[in-house]
Amino acid sequence: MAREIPDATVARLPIYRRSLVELASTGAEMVSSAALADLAGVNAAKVRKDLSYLGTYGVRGVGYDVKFLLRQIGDALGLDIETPVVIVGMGNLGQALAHYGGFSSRGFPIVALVDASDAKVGEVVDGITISHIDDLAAIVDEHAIAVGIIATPAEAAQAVADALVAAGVRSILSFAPSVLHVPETVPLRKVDLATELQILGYYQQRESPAEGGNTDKSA
Amino acid sequence: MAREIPDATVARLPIYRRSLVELASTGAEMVSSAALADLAGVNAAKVRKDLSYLGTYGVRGVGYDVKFLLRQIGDALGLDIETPVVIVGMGNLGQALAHYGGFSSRGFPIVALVDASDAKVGEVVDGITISHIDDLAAIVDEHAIAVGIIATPAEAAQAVADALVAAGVRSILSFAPSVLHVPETVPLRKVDLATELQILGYYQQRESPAEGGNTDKSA
DNA sequence: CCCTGTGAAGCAGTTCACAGCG
DNA sequence: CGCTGTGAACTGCTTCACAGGG
Repeated sequence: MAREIPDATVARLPIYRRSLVELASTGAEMVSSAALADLAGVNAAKVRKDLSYLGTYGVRGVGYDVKFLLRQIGDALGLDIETPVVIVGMGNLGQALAHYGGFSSRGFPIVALVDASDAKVGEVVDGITISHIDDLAAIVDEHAIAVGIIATPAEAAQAVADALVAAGVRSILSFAPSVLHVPETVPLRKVDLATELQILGYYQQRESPAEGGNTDKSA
Repeated sequence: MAREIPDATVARLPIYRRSLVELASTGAEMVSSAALADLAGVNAAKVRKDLSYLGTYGVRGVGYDVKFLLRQIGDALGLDIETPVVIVGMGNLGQALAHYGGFSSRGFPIVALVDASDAKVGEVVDGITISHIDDLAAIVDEHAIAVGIIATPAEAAQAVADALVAAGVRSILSFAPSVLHVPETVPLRKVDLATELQILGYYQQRESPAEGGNTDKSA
């Protein structure tokens, strides 16, 4: 199944995908690397190099078939099948994430919500009843959940990560401002909101000449 | 004022800072690169190299003074002064961000909330009354707002970014799933939640042998 | 003649390994 | 003797530039 794709390229595939979805909705059938680069906010050479890791799908002198390319990227990202998600931590952020439609619409339906507080268990958010964290293993099993989102305070995050791994979740997205240790086999990504602002602070302060670092690479 | 710090290092400074705050609260006075590396989840050589960009602050044979280092990192990130923030877009995500305490506590108080919908204007969230986006320039001016957070749908994001720049905001953090164009002088960082999940999808699907890419670099 | 695909050059970031100072 | 600071090697990503196919 295809070859090894560099991390930096993988991180850009979702952006190409988004651009292609947009293009497809305008009725475009073919797209050149230059046009796609423009939409995705990168340069054309990068687009060609990135796409070349997927395979030789372009047509010289013409460009890429939009629909075909969409399918190829979707396959590479494993979007051909739905990936059920559980959110752990139903504070402000967890609730917002539960309401956020962007996940389900992109193949990551939220099928369970979990919290450690008895006060929250039983409450219904966006049509889903909040369960207790102690039942995590059963819930993950029942819904065949593959991804866990951690939206707890920093102190609880490691224990939650351990519980998610033990329950059989295959990858984790954490919003907790802390370093997490998970087995090598479990892909982990972190988003720390306060950190993002602090990074901006650096560039702002020195009347920055360019984009603030590398969100490009990770989103 | 100090020399040029590489992007990758800047992105890690907030993590070192977090680790140092933790250490300080335990009463530790000195810390070695190895110990700090452990807390921050990186290796010791990286810590030393990173800190060397700030200056020669370590003591050979001993380590780094925790409090002093904290101050140096804070200075580099411009955290010596408070940086007022406005959130644009009061949907689920915007509301959650408004409630999230992690910003204010780290020097980025949220001083204004803005939305385009008349239905939302006037509503009070977390003690702040939502204003209309048309008043953005006046609000930014009045509160000396330096950072704008975009939490609108993708379609509105570019217009909002333009308005923020025009209003005099100095840097932008966007949660909208779209490519934004801003002047080179305005640092911009992007966080796209759905993109993060899609990246995980790739690694998960191939029984990944390591962390899913580079959130490390950006958070 | 246009646009892809890709070797090769260039650059940035990481890691190594050790000299040097306390 | 321990731990920092840093040249130097290395690795991986980006950009260039052009050969080659439609």
